[in-house]
Amino acid sequence: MNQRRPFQRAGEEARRTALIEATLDLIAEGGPQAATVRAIALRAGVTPGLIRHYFATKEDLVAAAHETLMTGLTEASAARLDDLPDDPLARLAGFVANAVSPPVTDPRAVALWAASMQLVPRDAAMRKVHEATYLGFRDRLQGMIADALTAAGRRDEDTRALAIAGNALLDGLWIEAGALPDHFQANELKSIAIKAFSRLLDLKLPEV
Amino acid sequence: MNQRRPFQRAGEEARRTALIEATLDLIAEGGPQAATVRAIALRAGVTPGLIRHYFATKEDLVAAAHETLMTGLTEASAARLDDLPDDPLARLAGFVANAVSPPVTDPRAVALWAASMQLVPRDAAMRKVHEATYLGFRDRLQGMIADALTAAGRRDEDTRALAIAGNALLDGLWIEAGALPDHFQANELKSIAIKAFSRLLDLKLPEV
DNA sequence: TGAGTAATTATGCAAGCGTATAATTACTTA
DNA sequence: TAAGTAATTATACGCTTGCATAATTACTCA
Repeated sequence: MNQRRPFQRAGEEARRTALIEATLDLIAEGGPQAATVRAIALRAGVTPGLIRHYFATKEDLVAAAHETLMTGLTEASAARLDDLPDDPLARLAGFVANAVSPPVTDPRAVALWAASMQLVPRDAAMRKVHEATYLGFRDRLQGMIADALTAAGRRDEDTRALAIAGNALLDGLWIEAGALPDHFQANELKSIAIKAFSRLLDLKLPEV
Repeated sequence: MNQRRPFQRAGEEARRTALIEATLDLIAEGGPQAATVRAIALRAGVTPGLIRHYFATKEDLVAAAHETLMTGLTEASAARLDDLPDDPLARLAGFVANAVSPPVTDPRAVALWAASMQLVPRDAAMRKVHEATYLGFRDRLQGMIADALTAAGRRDEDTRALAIAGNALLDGLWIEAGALPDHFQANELKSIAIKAFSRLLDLKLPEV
């Protein structure tokens, strides 16, 4: 007779986060269809039945995973701000360069983002999260743009329009960097982003 | 005995497009997992077996649907371009404006695009289509940028970098227009895109 | 230290999936 | 109008899926 598999008990929180992490890993690697209960359990080092013990349905687990992902992205983006220099121009340049360089550009992150984007049009909760994340990022960018322009003695610029455009530019570059990583040389996107922002704002941003 | 279901023959092209349209509708409404062979056949008014007759695998059908979607979007951006004057600046402005206006900007299209983006990193057929349509759009944009710069007597510009940046800008605006349609006033994105391109190229593009 | 219990594993099931293949039918054409 | 054929339907198979439930085991604490 086969031995019954030995196990150790783990706290509820540890098991929940392990299951959520396994779910995110699998979605990033193989898309939502790869995140089956059996695959998730295997990755998390448990057996499938345990999922039912912590999440009523698989849908609940996926929803919890999305929430974890989004709050994680927001916090990560906020944390990077503290490392940037104080000079407004250099600060903006650093922010722009970060946004299109590893580890921000990352196929895993892009894949997960695409998975959640797909839900945005038909899921109100996802739309709300997306809205908050998008506006949060854009507002930060707008603040830096305003500071940089002010430092250069420029007034009466439409910083909202510039932030929308700048945010779109970074989004587009970030996506293509993740989707077609082989199409761009190392640092090419960073250089393109800095030059594009320089022209967009009519300011000379320093290369980083 | 149940009657065997009566049917009419339709041309190969009609059936293929019907199946592709059904696939796109289902993915847009319920995500990729909603596009099962049975659901697709039902929506297209045929029985599941017929799919096999026109597409070797379901994967082939999905890839064909993706190609139809993306080339359709590119065509829509280029549409009515021929009506515009030959002036390179006006042509570029029209192209840019179209790319961020209905019907190109469309929540359904964005949802479909997000769904396909998930498949791109790991499905060779999807990646090929994505590369081709991405580069097709970008090359078109690059050609127009080059024409506009040449007409303005400008040389030695890095049109590749400008096209990458311009393409990213349009992509980003297009995505947000589809994901958060209520956040932008009518024509706001169009105006932002034109102004951003004017600065990016250091050319005065006419509002359309 | 031993009984109780919650965590975990193990097993099984019904439904849905993609796909292979056979049977039929609408249409073409000679 | 009859024969041939390509289009279409019908059926079935093997897998995988999410989930329910029973069996077992690690841990707790009186």
